[in-house]
Amino acid sequence: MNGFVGQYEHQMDQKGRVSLPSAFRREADGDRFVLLQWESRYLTLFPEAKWQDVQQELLKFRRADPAAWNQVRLVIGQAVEVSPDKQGRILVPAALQDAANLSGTVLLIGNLDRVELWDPATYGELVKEQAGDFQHFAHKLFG
Amino acid sequence: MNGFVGQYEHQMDQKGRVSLPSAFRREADGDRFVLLQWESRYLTLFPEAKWQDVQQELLKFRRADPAAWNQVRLVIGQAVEVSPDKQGRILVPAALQDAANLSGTVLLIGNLDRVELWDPATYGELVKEQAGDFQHFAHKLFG
DNA sequence: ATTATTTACCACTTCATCCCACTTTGTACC
DNA sequence: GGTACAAAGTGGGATGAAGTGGTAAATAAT
Repeated sequence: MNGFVGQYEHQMDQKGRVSLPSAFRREADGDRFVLLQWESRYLTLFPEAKWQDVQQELLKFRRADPAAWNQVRLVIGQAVEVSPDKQGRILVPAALQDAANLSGTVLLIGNLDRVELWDPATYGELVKEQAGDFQHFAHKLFG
Repeated sequence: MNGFVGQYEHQMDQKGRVSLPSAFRREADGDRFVLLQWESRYLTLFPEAKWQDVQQELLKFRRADPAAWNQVRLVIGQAVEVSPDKQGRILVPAALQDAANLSGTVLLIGNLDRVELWDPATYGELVKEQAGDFQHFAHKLFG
């Protein structure tokens, strides 16, 4: 497991189908994923194995705090289990398309243990915001 | 077991039958469920395996505290065991329909280890109440 | 015995999933 | 360097499953 790395721009068709890059399909051991939105600007695609961990965290969170129930409901209610079809595409429900402002070209970004789906324009703005101050940590991380 | 995720709006007919979404039927290993109300605004549908755990908790609770007996009686007395029919529908008893204010359109929400049945309007109000402060926890949960 | 209630079965419609075909790009081999 | 082959991505069409409504049969109650 080298993790998901790299980014790809693929077309989403009218049905909401997006090709999962073949590199990502090879990286995942299974063909079952969970797609959801937990931050407002993009969607996250978890491979099954990682999802198990997240699920445990959610259950723990829910047990610890009654107020957490509604938050879990809202996120999980918008989640879907997806599997690539024979052509390697996953189906993004209309509700999630709207939520992350996806249409036409979609940016698929590998992020180690998960894949993220971004609107290219939204991601472009993010990159500009986040210039600099990474060099600070870089030597610790890569050195 | 990826858990129950996603939400669906289905019609309940005059007999009180509601289609269990096929995704939920696939997720549950068996076709036996327990339906009950333990919070006032919605019904909870436990798959058999999870119900076993809940049952153990109830027994423990009852043993620990004589006053608990009545509370257990009230909840369990309204509970029913249900199985989807050939078309995948479960039957919601009239008493539970009234208790959760269900009629016509029913919102079925996956909540990891269980499924919840909500009146769409009731759920809508709930959602509006829950603004923000989830981001706080989100990174712990999904990170 | 008759009626009412519930459970199981049957039929229909719609929409989503699956399948097939095409295009394009990258690669390998000549 | 050119050509051919294979893999990856894109688009549309058909079939089957999922959801919904109704009818018949069986069980229970009066």
